[in-house]
Amino acid sequence: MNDRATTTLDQVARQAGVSPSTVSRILNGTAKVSDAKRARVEAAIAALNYRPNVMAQNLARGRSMTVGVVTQDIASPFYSESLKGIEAALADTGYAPLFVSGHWNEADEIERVALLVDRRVDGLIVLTGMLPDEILLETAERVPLVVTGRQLAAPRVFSLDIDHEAGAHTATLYLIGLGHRRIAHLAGVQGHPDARARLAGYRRALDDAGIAYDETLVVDAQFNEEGGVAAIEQLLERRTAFTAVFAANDQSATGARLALYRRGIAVPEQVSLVGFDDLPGSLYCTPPLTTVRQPAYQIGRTAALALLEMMDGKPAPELSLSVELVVRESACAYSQP
Amino acid sequence: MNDRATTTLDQVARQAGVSPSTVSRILNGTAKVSDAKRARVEAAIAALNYRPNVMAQNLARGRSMTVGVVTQDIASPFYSESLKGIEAALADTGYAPLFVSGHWNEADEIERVALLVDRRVDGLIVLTGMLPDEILLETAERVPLVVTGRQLAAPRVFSLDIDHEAGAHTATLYLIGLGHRRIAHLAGVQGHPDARARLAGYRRALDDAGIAYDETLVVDAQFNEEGGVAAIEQLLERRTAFTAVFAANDQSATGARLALYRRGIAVPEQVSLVGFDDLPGSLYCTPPLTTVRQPAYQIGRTAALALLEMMDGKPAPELSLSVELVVRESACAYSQP
DNA sequence: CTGTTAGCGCGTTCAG
DNA sequence: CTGAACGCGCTAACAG
Repeated sequence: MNDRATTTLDQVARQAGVSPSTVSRILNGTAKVSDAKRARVEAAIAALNYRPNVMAQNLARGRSMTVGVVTQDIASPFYSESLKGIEAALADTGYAPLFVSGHWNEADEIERVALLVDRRVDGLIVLTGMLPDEILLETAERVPLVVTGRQLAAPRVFSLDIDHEAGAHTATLYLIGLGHRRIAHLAGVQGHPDARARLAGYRRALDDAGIAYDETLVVDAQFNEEGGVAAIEQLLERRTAFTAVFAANDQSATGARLALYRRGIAVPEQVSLVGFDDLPGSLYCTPPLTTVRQPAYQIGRTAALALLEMMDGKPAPELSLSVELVVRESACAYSQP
Repeated sequence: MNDRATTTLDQVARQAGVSPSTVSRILNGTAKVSDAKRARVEAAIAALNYRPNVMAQNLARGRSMTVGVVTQDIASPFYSESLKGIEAALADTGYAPLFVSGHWNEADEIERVALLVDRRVDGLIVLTGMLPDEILLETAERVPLVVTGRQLAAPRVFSLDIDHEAGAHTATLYLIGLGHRRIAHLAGVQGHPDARARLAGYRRALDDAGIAYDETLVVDAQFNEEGGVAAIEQLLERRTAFTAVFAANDQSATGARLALYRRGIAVPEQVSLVGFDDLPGSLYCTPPLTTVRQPAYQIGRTAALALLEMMDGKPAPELSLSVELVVRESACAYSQP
């Protein structure tokens, strides 16, 4: 069946003339072993090129040494950064991440979570997504859980969210400070919690500045480049004047930038543009995009670190990450035409 | 220790009043079972909300139902697409991918591969990377292997490469056809096989057109945005005239585009730009980037499909993927200044 | 310090 | 068609 030579712990024990438990002990440092036997065992291990079977260890220990991570799209420029942070935090801990994608689809996510639970992951990280809180709470009964992008208060849960409203408020206020009064907003997907929060921040900034909210300046947009293109086209068709655009995320900002380019509208000379997220690529847009930085890598790293604590039986730690405006070149002072 | 209720197969058997093997049988469809017992077992499964312990199944079956995937950077826009293809091909096959990053570092990769082998992955996919062929061949003795970005002829190995030389040749010829004669080349990383092949394609195109190779037009560049910026600056310092740039990958092309923007050099009016890869974002550059499309998603998908075949005991399939030039807006006909 | 004895939870003969 | 017995490879008491 399996033609690949695979040495077992028993074989090592036999070769070294000791019992299997002794081998196990020196492998895990579980107990003191005489130097003589230790040497013999180590020699045997080397000679046989023995490597423990992790699956068997897992079964015996009742732990899989894996943590499940449900992201929405493994190729998303934003979430990938978080995955990277998770990967880094888990490196050399013995835990391996199991990444699965939920595709912003509740049914998919439920299935993936089940898959991970069946594989007996020792912990779970859910990056945003569409799962209802109840399912998450239910899942937390079976395994330590970390969720991002939402607040969830429960015993074995650590939730990690940033203040999208404040970020949007800052961005909009920045544009206002630059002299803009007609600020369009690409509002993301209807009903998405992040979108809702960012819109709220936008509105509050307008309020603060005594600028009336004009709904013809606000348009929904998918959270991707295509959505940005479509949104700008829609805005242009409406023939509402605007001198700045605040996009609910960098990908739609990038799409917006292209749509403006296509119409021969210069950024930032004619229209200022601000995004949200600060994707790695946003620094290399032309012009480099001014945006609200969301620490995606840190989010992932922090999530993983918190999960490690929880898997260790410790309580979920406290902390908060903040967003900040990164001023680059896609927005400038409004100048009378 | 473990406070989470976990039902076992034995409990289901007891509850249904049958033997564990019967439960196992109906779980795996291994043999015919009387409808009466089947119904009882299914009821018990539902009542107890039983889910098989995958770790235990794996140990018993001798298969982990996982495939290892070593990528270089989990957040790389190029490789992420391949991961996505792998994920899609593996969906609903029962196999779960285990993604690890090698960071373009031989030592890291060796360690990661060992980690995957220890976890008893049933198959392995290595996306490019720095591993010497010997190590790969050695690994292939233990597990079915698929490698991309290189040619490796061996029994249990499937290698999948695209013709970088041809792609670069096509791109360069395209620029020549547009009337360009002074075509700079951002040559990627010294010694990288892809970089070498792409440079060769560039040179062959020049030869074909009877244009002398001018080494002052060629400059090394990291395969990222920063590398593109640096390369353009270096080129500009050399004060060699050029009317077009062929970058060895899209990320460096994007960096180049920004560097040109900074110097007030218009793309494509003053300098034409062509990249390589066709990253998802390249469609949304301003201007949209003309580039050589490398089917990253397909590569991943094909790799996974081939691996599935091999894990099934079938021989490695044959096939080849091709590159194609995607003409967009970053390059145009050369016009006398 | 060390060997022996039991499992971990399930798949798979092997007899019935 | 079904159950009993054994084994996957390793860890974890339990005696010595």
